[in-house]
Amino acid sequence: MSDNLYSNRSVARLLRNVAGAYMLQNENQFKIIAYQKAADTIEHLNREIRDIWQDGQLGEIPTLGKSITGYLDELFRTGHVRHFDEVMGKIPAPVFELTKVPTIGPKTAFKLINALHLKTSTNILNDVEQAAEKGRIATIETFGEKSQAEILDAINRYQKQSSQVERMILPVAFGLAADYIAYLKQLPEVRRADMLGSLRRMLATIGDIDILVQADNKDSKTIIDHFVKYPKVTKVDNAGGKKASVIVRPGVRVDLRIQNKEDYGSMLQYFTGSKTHNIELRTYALKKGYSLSEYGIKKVQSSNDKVQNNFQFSNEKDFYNFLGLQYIPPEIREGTNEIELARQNKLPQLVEQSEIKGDLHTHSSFDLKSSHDLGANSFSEMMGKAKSLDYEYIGFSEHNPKVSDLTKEEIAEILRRKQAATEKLENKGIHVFNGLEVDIQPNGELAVPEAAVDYLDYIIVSIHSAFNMSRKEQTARVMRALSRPKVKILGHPTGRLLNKREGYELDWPVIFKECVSRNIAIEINAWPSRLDLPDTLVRAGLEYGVKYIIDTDSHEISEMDNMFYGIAVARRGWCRKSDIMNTLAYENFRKWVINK
DNA sequence: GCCGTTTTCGGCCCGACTGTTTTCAGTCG
Repeated sequence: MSDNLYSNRSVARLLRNVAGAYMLQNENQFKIIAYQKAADTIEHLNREIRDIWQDGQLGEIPTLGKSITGYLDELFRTGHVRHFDEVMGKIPAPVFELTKVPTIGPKTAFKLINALHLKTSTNILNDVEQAAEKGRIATIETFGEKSQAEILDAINRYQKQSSQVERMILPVAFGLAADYIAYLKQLPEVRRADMLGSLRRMLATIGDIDILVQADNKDSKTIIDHFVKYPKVTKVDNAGGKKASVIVRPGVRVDLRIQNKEDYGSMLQYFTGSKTHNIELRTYALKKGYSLSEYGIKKVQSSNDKVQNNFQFSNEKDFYNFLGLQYIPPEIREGTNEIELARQNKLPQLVEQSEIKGDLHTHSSFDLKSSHDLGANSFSEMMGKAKSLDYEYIGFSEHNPKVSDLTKEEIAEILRRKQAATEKLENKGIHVFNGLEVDIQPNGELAVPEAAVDYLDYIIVSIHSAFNMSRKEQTARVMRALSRPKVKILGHPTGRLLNKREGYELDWPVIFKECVSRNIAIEINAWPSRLDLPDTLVRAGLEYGVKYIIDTDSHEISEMDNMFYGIAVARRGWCRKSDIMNTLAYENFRKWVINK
């Protein structure tokens, strides 16, 4: 997460501060909303806003009109926006610091700062915290004991959180939510339960967990009572008649909503989001004369906002169809162009896990004296697992032998032995490919001598060192590696580690074109903390005709189940079956791997 | 301040929950 002045997050924050300042000056509320919308858009962009500005494409972003575009131009050119400085200058600066705390908005912050005389505070969180501890907040008009306690709690949570700042990686959040849902389903009153929000859309990282339960209205209280008694709950934040919110170990917020069968589809659609998708969907619906909410669709009567005829939807498919749209899978509800394509009946049929026929990036325990870690299981154990997954083939791709410790002849000999060992494995109910994951050295050479390449069916090339080279150097490095014989897969292409390391930079159009012309597949690596190539780049590559292969990078047989998360990335990247090499049946797949 | 397949003017998504209220404001999603 870059926190520099021009990051999407920082720019979004700046616009939100302007909106807050306007709010306190009683500006036109729609002007305020316009700034908030612009902030939302920028926060959810797939590219850096500054890059878009550099390419002269700011004007193409919806919700950024003439004014805001002009201000951002000034920001990127000079580092300041005089108009923003003026607007925000009328408000005490600590207000903007305090509104970083969730549940404290501009008005609450402003009231607190005025009443406590903290307009010039340089450590506002501390000062407000102390005031709360002394009971001074409860005495302020419109505040009370409860809001005082809530403010104190919110500040504490924020401070704890901002020292961690991490979002959960998808598999962690998914597992946590699945466990919670299993617990909820112990109650017979729970007819059905679904994950919502970014989790249902399968984003690589997740903030909060949202769950929707289907039940009769009369059972809501029973379910909420059960929900808040989940053993991992450390705090109940609120529990109303239809929704509740708790914190579970280790500090994750889980929100529950309950809906009856008749409106379940509407609610599911609404809270799956994304927010951008929903805003665009509502705009689209309004043009057709309909108003959307989590309780269904209403016909808007003429222009005076009189509504009637509430249409209810028990499932999402009917909801979308009612609006004249194809059903839109959750993974692509990101407000790009899915609504327009759904209207034209042109959405792609996204790849599904059942269509996967093999896994080509797996690490067995065969000892190659390798540079990195070995796998934990034997060839036959991994073949057994592959068969249980209904695969037709599996590829073993251990790390290359350690170059610094071995002679070229020794390396060739090790690979010759591995080839001999894997050849014996054919006709055991599953086809085997004999591969290797080879380091791309900083100069672009492969860490395996040419004489040894003959013993391999295919090579995955990956970067495991020197992550900080410039984009130009890194691109040249990868291009060189792609030109080598038997290279069929570019492994975990950005090298990112979620929450730990940003990926290195490559000139993607150049890499995409090269892979297409060389018939090399780009990997979608399903390793939980990689999920690499990222979904937005996956979609970008499709424009160039890139073919992908979804691999698990497993070092242990249970990890082969992570294919599920690789599929999620591919679907978020709009991949069809035909875009994914390892959906090919064995004969065709073999032709692609072996015949370079 | 943004936006346009009824519009370049006149609209702009909608509802739940909480706390401090005696009918509502603030925040969130």
